[in-house]
Amino acid sequence: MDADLLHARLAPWYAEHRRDLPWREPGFTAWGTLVSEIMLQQTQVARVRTAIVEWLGRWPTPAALADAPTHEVLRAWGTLGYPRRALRLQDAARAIVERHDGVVPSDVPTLLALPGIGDYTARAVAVFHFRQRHPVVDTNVRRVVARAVVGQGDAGPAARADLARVEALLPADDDEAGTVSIALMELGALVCTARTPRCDACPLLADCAWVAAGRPAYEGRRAPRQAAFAGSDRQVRGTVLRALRAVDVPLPRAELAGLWPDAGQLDRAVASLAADGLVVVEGDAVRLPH
DNA sequence: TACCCGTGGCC
DNA sequence: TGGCCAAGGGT
Repeated sequence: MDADLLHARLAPWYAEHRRDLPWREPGFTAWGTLVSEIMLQQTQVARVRTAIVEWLGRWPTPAALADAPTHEVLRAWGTLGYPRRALRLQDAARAIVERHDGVVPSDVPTLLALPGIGDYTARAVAVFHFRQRHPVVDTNVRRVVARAVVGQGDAGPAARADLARVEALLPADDDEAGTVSIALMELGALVCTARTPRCDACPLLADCAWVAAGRPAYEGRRAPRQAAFAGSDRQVRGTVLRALRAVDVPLPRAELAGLWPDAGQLDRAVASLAADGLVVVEGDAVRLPH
């Protein structure tokens, strides 16, 4: 697939079908883009689109979040999931204040050095806000490229080689490259979906290697399946944190004991939460960090 | 590399 | 209905 052909196919489609999302509004700040991308890590757009507005209304700058009490940050994160992201987001805010005078950095290596920001998020900020030319590779992009370009029904496990593969598909122009990236993501989210792709509505239908091959089933290596949630340590951690968010006082362990039948597993969960900095053990009680 | 980390919605 | 999936990152 030629980079210019890809842009020619995707740009008009994206212009017509792009969703109106808060982080796509004119004037959305670099900080807002960074916060939204972290919230979007493994969390659906529908849940982030309301949460991001409330969050930025409360903490509109890195300095504001850096100064916030951590227990309030965790409460505001609420049920978005993976609460370590909230901790790292505040750590990133503090790093931005301390290392960069409160200004969100624009270059990828500096963004990558911030806590909680990896290959995807660093480039998303650099491309979507600062309009630089980098490959932005998320699960949508990997799936669309696997189908349209490689001709496979699905992408295998993520690999660092994906970055170079996608980079080769970007037009030379910074702005056009950014459009290709956001359009690939939008196409993967709306049309080239994981379960039931709507190929009849796809702007790449005529050029798609997977369709040309007759849409063969994927036989390659798959990403490892996620462990069952029911009964897992993750469920216990979530249960404990939910209880702590609901009150503004430390909870005695005796009270936590009512939350989970397996006392040993509960203790391990509290210990792992403490190791992550998500809770503080104070004598016989557990609380959110100050 | 494989595994850990929450929560909700989908068919 | 239970497994799959969702704008990943850290270790």
